[in-house]
Amino acid sequence: MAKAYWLLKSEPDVFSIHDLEAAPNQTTDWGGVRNYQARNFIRDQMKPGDHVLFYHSNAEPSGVAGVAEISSAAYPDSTALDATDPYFDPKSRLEQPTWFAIDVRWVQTFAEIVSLEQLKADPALVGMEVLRRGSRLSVQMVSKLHFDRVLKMANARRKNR
DNA sequence: GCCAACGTTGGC
DNA sequence: GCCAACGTTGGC
Repeated sequence: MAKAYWLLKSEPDVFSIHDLEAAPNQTTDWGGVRNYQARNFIRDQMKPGDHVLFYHSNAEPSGVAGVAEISSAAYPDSTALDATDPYFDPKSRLEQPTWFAIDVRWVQTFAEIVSLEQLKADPALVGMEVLRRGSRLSVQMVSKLHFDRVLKMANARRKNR
């Protein structure tokens, strides 16, 4: 089956693309997602090998910071099951978990952030979810066209320097 | 720090 | 089932 393309948001003050690159096995468990639409993406649609745009939100500048890939199937989010965890959700049970996590592995850190401003300015990216006003979903589906375009923007900037 | 845009909660 | 209140996200 064809690989799918995603955008994952993270606040770099909390967890950045550099943190992912420096993590053991350059991999982290992507947990703590508490939105049903995002949960459904994680649980039902993400597959190992799927491509990920790693997006820095609440950042200076905000934008796509690099590329990662999904490296596991979905599994119950342990942070929801641990009563001492800030993401604990008493409604979630191990036998019937409400929330799911997935492993994300680092692939590439862009030489420079492809900023939200640049993304907005590119006519080829019209319709991209992250550019929608009020778009708050932390897990978003991205078209292959848009994914490739962002990669191209990141590489073009490098060559032009 | 402001505030628009949401998603969730809870009273009814 | 409606919807106002509230909390959160995230750009600016």
